[in-house]
Amino acid sequence: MDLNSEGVKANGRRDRETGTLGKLVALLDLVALADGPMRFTDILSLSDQPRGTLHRQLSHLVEEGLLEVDRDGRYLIGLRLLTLASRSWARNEFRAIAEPHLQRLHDVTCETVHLGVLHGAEVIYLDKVEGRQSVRMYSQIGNASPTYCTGIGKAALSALDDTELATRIAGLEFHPYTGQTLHNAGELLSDISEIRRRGYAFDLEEHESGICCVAAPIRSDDGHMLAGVSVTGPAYRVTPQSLQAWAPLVVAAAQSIMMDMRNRMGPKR
Amino acid sequence: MDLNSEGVKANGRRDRETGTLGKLVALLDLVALADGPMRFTDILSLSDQPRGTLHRQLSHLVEEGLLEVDRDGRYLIGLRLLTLASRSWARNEFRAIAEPHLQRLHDVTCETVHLGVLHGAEVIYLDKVEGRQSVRMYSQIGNASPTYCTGIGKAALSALDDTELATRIAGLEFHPYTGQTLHNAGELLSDISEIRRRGYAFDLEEHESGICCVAAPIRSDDGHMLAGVSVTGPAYRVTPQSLQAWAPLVVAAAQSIMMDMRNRMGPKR
DNA sequence: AAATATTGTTCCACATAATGGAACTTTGTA
DNA sequence: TACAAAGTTCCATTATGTGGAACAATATTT
Repeated sequence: MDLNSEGVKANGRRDRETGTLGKLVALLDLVALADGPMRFTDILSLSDQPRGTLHRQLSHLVEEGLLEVDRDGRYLIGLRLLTLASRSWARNEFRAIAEPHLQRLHDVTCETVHLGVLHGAEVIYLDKVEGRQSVRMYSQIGNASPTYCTGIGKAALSALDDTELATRIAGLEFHPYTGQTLHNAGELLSDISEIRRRGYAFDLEEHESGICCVAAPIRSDDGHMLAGVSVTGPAYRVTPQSLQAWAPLVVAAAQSIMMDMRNRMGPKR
Repeated sequence: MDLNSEGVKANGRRDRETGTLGKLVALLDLVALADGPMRFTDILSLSDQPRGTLHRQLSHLVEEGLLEVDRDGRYLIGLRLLTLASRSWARNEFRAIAEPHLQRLHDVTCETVHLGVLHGAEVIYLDKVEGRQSVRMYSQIGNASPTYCTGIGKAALSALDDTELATRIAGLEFHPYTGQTLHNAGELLSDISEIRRRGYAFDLEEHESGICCVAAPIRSDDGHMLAGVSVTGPAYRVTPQSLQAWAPLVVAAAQSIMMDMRNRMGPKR
């Protein structure tokens, strides 16, 4: 999970030096990011491939199950990916180690608990434990969100040293998801210095209005992996005071996870 | 989701006519199916590629985020797949339509409810609604299981006509997961004829000992998609009698889902 | 209904990217 | 330290992907 080796530009966009594979994955991304099934021509206008080429590429992706074609001939992301991903998830050691801690945190707070890892300039949600009281929140597992507007993202960033922090947030574009979203690197940096001071981060409707959370950072001993835990709830139920009250619990959970990692992943190497 | 076009052999293994992509996906599969992170040499011995070639293929997969390298230099499935898969899942129309029905079925039975689709000779679990009482069952979403030993699988098969049924189960290998697993095509066919008669399927510890379920088939109007719903629970708590009692509810849920599909997906085409 | 435009599919000479053997570097082990 | 095993790089050869154009199948318009 060590990103930012070379080949990753400041804006997070990668150089595609991977020949055929790069082009095909770009297509997968294109279809995955679309709002719905795409027709051949839609894809044609967005990818800048010639018709013949695109046609063959799509056929290959379909043949491998990475894309599917619906009855109207439109393309959508295939279920094969779900199967591959489920194994990735099930075998993820970090997730497995964290799970009981998340569960415990949920038992105490009775609100949704998330686990996410820092991946370039994004947070990828690895797990969640959710209560029955809530209307099932749109599932977050696997979802990638910007660092600057999520509790886990900001918490994870706060655990970086200044130089790495600078490279990570260089070239970030600050999209205003809500009225509370931070606007620029300056605001982010000052929030982060406060997060460092107190040891935990808040997200007060900065990503999704009506949703707030408190999060704490997790870092592996070697510093290669950065992650975070959070407790999230709807603003009408969760006040800044209750977030404040949960903060020590979240920090404690993060620390227990780090301890467990040291014990179970440390010995190797 | 219409499989068994040409290119799929009886044993379920595909011809790889997809050149470079095929080889790379085969590698992904290889790593995904392994029990844990694999070293270069492990992969080398399983794939029959020359060292240089394999090395570049792996590098490309890593660069695209489909694989990752841990701190010991071992390869494992990358998180990028999780992100792609989460979109696939979130945008899946069938899943979205079924969701409220699964929720309702869970509210009545208080046991775990699953939704799965038939994909070749396997069932892929698309969704689940699970109670808080159970120790969190190993997450099934995205998991692919054989048809012949799962309630949903057998239910879905029962909705096929005889000729298609025959081609689907031709060449199946019957692995005895538990003492109750069906042993051969004959046993499967006779179970299926009973399922057709009564309209729902049982899985009495045939896949995992201690776990049983009752399932009903779902088929799209055009017959292109086959799926199923099930209610699952641990054998110590769920008796054959309770499964029997739930059967009408499961069948009703399956029918409501089909009605909803007709209303919401039908009009097109 | 015929004409036209749009969309989707196939083909093949050509260019590009993958191949695989060998040389080389690094890491682990006796 | 010496040796073996694992991992990485290089480059001439060859397989594979490319993209333009011609073709086929649908929509859309007149």
